[in-house]
Amino acid sequence: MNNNDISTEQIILEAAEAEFLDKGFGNAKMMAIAQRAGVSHSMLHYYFRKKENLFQMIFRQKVQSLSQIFEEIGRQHLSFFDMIRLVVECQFDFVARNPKLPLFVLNEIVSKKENLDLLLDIVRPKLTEIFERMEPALNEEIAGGTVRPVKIRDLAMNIISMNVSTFIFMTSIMENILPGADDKMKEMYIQERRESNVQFILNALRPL
Amino acid sequence: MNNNDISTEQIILEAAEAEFLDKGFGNAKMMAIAQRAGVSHSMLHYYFRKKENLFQMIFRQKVQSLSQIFEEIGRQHLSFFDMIRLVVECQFDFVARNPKLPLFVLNEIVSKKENLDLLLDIVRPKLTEIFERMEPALNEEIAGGTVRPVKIRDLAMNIISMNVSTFIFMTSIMENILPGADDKMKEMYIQERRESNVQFILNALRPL
DNA sequence: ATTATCTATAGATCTATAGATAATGC
DNA sequence: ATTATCTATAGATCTATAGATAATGC
Repeated sequence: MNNNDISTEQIILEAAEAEFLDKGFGNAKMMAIAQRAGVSHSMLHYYFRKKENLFQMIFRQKVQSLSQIFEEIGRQHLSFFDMIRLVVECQFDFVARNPKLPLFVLNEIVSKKENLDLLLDIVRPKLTEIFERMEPALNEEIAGGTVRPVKIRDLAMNIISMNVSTFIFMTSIMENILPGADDKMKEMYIQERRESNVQFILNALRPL
Repeated sequence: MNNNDISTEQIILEAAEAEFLDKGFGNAKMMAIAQRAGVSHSMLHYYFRKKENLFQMIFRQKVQSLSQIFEEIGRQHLSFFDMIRLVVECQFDFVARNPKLPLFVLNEIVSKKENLDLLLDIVRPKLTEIFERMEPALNEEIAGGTVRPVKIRDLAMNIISMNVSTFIFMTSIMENILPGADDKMKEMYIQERRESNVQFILNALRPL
């Protein structure tokens, strides 16, 4: 009953993850999580005491997984343009693997300040590191006339915007863009969209 | 007591709008709406019977106000590049005036298929009209070598993405981008961001 | 003896309605 | 006589806990 212990706790966490990502904190129900996990709802309180605690575990875990892509990007050493391409692609692929994550995180940081603070605590150091490396590289390209003058903050925001939106909108609108498409066609569209984003960003950076 | 009637109904609608935009359908509470409106909660049922009905009125109204900007854009007759600028700026200004609207609408269409259907019914005809006018113009520019080959769908999605994200992110992150900024500084940043979006889009369209 | 699980239920909250009361129009 | 408003409350749902029961480890 000791190893079974870990398993139940894990099953609950997975059920909670699914429920919270689908519904958000406020609309997620403890009973629904229990049902997804196939255990009595009192089990959730046995392991996690409060809904809040269960949520914190999921939210922190998701924010951490999000921060890992920045770490991954930070490790590479590439030319400026290859770096931009890598940033766009890495981010795009992450959102493709976690399509519900952006809207979930967004809603929770908007609705509760503590969640935003947690996110900033975890993400900011890694983001700062990338900025500190990319900003001089960007300014060098601008000085050399190979990149149009842009602020790195605007650039970062545009990259995130385009990649995230692809999936936020797509979830609801895919059936409308590609009516009756099967999974292979959807996958093809996603790949097209990925390269389109890369090209769009790179082109927007070209000097006049 | 006949004109007072209309007024109370209106006050409730305004309170409901604020509550729904802040919290979304599921997290909005009838009691909270009543409190915002300064009336007994039974008044909400007297005028609107169910929470669902009250929500529908607000949601439909918001989607309609959203669809109006497309109508507005559709009325203009301009050159291709001026049209792009107009689309970006109109959209940006609309979101600036209604900063909570995008996330609200997004959440409701994701969580309930009927809401998406309503949105599509109202927005699609107007969007189609713009597409039908813009697509030939775009293809002409591409054929003439004045615009890089892009699909109009990708372009539209990128414009929406960048404008919407500006405000979705900004609501939560402004304090972080401009720590301790007053309203005038925030307004300046928003205007900067507006022109930055226009330039980014136009530049991304330039031919190789 | 401890750990894991379930059933039952308390207590809070939320939507919706019933029924009383006051205010207006005929 | 109708319309607008309030109070009280039914009925549903949700979180959290208490207490019983079964299963494991010593």
